[in-house]
Amino acid sequence: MPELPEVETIKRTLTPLLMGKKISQVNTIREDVIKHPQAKQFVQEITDRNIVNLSRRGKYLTITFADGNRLVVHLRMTGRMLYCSPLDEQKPHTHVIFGLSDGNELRFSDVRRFGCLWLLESMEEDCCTGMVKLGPEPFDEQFCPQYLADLLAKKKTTIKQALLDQRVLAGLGNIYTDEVLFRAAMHPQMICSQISLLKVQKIVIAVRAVLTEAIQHKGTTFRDYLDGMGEKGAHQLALFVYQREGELCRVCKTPIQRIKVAGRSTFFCPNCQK
DNA sequence: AGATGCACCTGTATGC
DNA sequence: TGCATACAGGTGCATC
Repeated sequence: MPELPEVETIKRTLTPLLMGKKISQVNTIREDVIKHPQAKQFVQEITDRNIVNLSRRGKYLTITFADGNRLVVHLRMTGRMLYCSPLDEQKPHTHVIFGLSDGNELRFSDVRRFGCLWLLESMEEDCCTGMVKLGPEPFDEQFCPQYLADLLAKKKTTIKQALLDQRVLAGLGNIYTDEVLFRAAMHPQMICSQISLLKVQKIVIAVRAVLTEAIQHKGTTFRDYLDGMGEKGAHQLALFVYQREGELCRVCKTPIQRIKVAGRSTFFCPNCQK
């Protein structure tokens, strides 16, 4: 579920609610979602720490404490980070509850349990989260046509696969990759090394445009995604291709097709995307 | 090094 | 209705 716009929205909704608050206690209902360190030490290191910052890198959410330690969260497909009252019903699949100094709670839940948490101590090198392997952020200057063109020139995979690769670019998942390729008017099975510089420029522009709009709409709620306050996103109403098989292209009225690319469902307009 | 397939989980939709 | 199967927004690992 959560790709860059969703994680960004969670960060934005949680930031005013968590900044300056202290974690007063941690209840690990399911310890196996904690990947590092061991659950007991995880709880010990977080309890009584003050939250000083929230940030996002790709699809990772990081909560930084005053002592420099960082809680890193990846929500994978169905994970949620919800700010709740202790009186709120504890939904099934709630795995970790962080008690806050304001009397409320931050709850990590995840139906499929692919999502996970790490705690990195202030001086500890990040060798376990996978964040170090991420490519540039889409809105960084580093993500420019020349960077992408050089990288794609060496690849023989499809463009869809390349854009899904977090080492190429951080933050795109299956929904936004399809939306980006529609906006760039490119067929998802186009081979990377055959893409012109002009087309690469279109991709860079499309990535930023699609993500900007999706963030403005507070993400896409197709099924499970909710922001930090439990609210759905609205971008599902603005999608051009994703999940629209058989429906008419918003631009040319051709029926949207669905194919498999790199093992993933892929939606595109056969007329607009050549 | 890079590509491919599968594993990790549970819920839901579909078809027989 | 009941059951089997396919599929779902993501990543990491073994294998070639």
